[in-house]
Amino acid sequence: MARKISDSTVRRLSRYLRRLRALDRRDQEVVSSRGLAESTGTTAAQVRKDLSHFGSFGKRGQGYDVHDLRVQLEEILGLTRRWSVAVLGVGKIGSALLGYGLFRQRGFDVAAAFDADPAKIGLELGGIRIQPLSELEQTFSDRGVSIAIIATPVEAAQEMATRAVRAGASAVLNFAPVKLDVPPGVAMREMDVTLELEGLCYMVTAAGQAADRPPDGNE
Amino acid sequence: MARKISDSTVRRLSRYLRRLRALDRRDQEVVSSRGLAESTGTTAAQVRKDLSHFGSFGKRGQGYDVHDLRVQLEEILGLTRRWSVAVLGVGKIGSALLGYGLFRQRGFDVAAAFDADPAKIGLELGGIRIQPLSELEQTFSDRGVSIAIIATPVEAAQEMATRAVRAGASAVLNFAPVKLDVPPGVAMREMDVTLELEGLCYMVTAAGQAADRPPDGNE
DNA sequence: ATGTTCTTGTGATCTCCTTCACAAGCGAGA
DNA sequence: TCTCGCTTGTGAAGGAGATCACAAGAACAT
Repeated sequence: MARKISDSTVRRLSRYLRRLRALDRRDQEVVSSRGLAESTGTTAAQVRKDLSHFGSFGKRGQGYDVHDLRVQLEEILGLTRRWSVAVLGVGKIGSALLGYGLFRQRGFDVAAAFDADPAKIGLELGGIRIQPLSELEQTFSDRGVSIAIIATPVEAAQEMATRAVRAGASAVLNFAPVKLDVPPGVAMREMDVTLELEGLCYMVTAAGQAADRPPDGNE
Repeated sequence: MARKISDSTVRRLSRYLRRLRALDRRDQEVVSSRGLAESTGTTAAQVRKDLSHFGSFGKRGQGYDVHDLRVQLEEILGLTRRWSVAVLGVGKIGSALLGYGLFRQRGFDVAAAFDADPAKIGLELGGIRIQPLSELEQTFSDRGVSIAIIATPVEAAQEMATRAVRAGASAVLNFAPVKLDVPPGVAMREMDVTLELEGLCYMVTAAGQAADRPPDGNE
């Protein structure tokens, strides 16, 4: 059906879904492309174009059935199955993730957590027992882990990612501030707070400099 | 100098900087556009094009002076000053951020933390005393907070953002899974783990479905 | 000096995403 | 049944960012 869907489209689909879930919970029955657009920060045409890649889900003159579209999007994004997630590295970020209850609710099962520090092994966080790295391969295969979350220090990140993939993970979410290499076919996303903060700094700084220019700014 | 720099360019600049800092620490003196590209996941031409928006920093035939380019990028991104950051909402994510030592090192001072829960007021995390929301305005102005990190539940996020901006914040980093409205001129970025995970799910699912098709897949 | 080799900086091109604009379609009301 | 108002789905146009390709320049060896 869909040839090649761009990353930006996928990101927006996720936002639509997030919004639809909220609307569904509130029992709103119908939403227009404009309504969805406004509450997700895009345009009505964009919403319709995004959805059109996958089929036609609305009623002309009416809009979209909230619950129906929600289910469709969950289907499209591959969220009708549950996903087993493992957290690699239980430092500040790792612990926060283990305690984050919203995952389970959204179809993600935190199936395991690993750390290199012997002092942490055996501790329980958010109902998950921290395991030694030596058990990684076995656990990944036993519990069908398909998503690895890298939350180790920079130095260990690449090795952990490689090992996770070899152990069966088909997706990696990287919190370590390095570029990780994964084999083709393995999905990969990065999250880095510092990167986002720096982006904000640029925007603030650039905006300020623009304002400094003479108001009759030539060109 | 620079007219309008795209978000993707700014993101890449940040990645280049991240890499340059690592190289600088290792006392590598020179790096080529290709070297930078490979370690940040882009192409040599892209690196040169990105930098060319701001000036010409390299030596033909040689490459870029690592330390020099690092300083230039820090200048461009607005990182030569220190930035005061406040964390709004000290739950799982908020606490992790407070404990995250790398901020200070990178020019970000976590100047304050706020929470609505009376039980948390007065506690200290990572050397920061948690304050009641009533002190928000005064503290923002006293400490010159310019970046607000929203780490509250969804329901409180918009109100906190609005209040932070009114109190003087010129940038908002939002961890709550909602779209936030801020006045024009205020910088805004969003981080949502669930969104990234869903993106990964789509990629894995879509890749799988592509593989399911007959290998002689027509068109 | 001169030639060789390497890498930058950048106009031109290309590709992909977004925006536009409108026909098609649905429901309600007369 | 026909008309009117509204919103979708989509081909076409437009724009922005990525890629290409090459001249310009820097060092080094001869």
